[in-house]
Amino acid sequence: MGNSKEQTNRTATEGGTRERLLEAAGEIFAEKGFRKATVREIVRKAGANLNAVNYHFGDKEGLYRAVFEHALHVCGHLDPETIRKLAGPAPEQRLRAHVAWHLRGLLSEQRPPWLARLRVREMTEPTGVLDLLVERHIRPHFLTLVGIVREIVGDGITEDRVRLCATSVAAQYLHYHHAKPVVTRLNPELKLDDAGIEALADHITQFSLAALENLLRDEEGSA
Amino acid sequence: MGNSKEQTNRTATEGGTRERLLEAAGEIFAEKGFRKATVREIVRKAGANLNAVNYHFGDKEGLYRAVFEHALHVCGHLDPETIRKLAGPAPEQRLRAHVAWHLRGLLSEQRPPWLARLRVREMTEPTGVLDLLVERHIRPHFLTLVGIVREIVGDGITEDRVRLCATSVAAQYLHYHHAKPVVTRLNPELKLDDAGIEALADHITQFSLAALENLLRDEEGSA
DNA sequence: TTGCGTATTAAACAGTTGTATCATGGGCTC
DNA sequence: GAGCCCATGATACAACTGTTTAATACGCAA
Repeated sequence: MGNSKEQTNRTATEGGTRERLLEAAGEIFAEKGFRKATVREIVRKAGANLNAVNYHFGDKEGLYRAVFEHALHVCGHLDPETIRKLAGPAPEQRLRAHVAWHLRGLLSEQRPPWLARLRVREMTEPTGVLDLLVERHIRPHFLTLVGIVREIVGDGITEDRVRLCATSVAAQYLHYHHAKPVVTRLNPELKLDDAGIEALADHITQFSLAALENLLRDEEGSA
Repeated sequence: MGNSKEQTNRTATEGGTRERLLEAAGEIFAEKGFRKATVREIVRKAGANLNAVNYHFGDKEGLYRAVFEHALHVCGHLDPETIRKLAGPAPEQRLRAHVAWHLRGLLSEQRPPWLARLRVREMTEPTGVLDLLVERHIRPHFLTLVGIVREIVGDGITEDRVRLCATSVAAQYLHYHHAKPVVTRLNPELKLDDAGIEALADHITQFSLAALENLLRDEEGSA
């Protein structure tokens, strides 16, 4: 191994290897999950020694937790374009922006942020970080969605029902990541490149909008 | 390598270790997935020897494959009530029957059939059995759903779009299993007992119906 | 220089995994 | 009974896991 990376520990806590470990671990954890990912593979990818994980993070779980905190600071925020759209007046456009942003984070291959994939990994296989993740990220995003849904359906529906509707919306874009191997088999025409992702966001938005608007009518009709 | 697979036990000793292994492995595989489940835990639950897995199924993966084939014969079929409703004339009722059947299989705790849970496990973590599973089970169910959706939306929508709509419907009930820990945190009022499952099926059906009917209107309007 | 603290390396450790090996038992035909 | 086949049992084994320990290189102050 050609080493010769260093030198210069600019700070006592942030060396080169520590950062590289976080990056490498993020990718591998996102791809394989906590259990399947091995420390040896992570340190190999990071070009570090086997002991580096235990030295810098105590143990494997400490690294896992640190990866989340690191990722939340680096790429957990919305892009300016999405922020602008989410702040707009039309709830339809806000719904589209919300759906598209999540879908991109889950399916876009080119970008580095494995945070989204780590997040859904934690959803299906909780490891203890889930509580922190729910409170600091998932719930805020969910409440944003709930607000959008509420604005679309109006005041004639209970809060519980609005949350169920928001869950139905989120379920759709999450599904394309959760069950990706099956979805691509059942929908062979699907192309999940950038254009395909936007088209999918269109579908999910239209489908959900249609549901929410019609639900409103039903409520008005039956009220 | 003695390939003593399926043809051996023809006698009434069918209730032997082979059967018990399939049952125990089904539960454990469904709960923990292929990788996390250990052979030792399976044989302990089955009351069999450690070697039993290798003897009867060659290796762990052979057991896994056999569990699927076994489960498909035992509990892969619809119950009579669901069959009756699915054969009915009203597509709304058929949609409700489809959604409720899948939801029950995924969330009902009392029943034995871990087939549904095994199925979604394979969706999120394919292990090679997925192809067989898709062709023999998932796709048929999906095509049933596609048929129902087509009947609701009419002929003014492309087949690709109909499949996307069916995917949106399926995504909803699958989500309650995939992301169960998160869903229950975000919707604390949810009770996933039998009554709660039926209520959930009502919501998903109404949401999807509203979407499909409104989509039809949009198609007519823009046509 | 010497000493000290920190980061990296290499090797070893203890635990668990799936699988293979060898021996045992039990029913069957001869 | 003897011989044989099939199912089971107890144990061994090699590979892999996360973690620990001991040794080394480097920077810097006294």
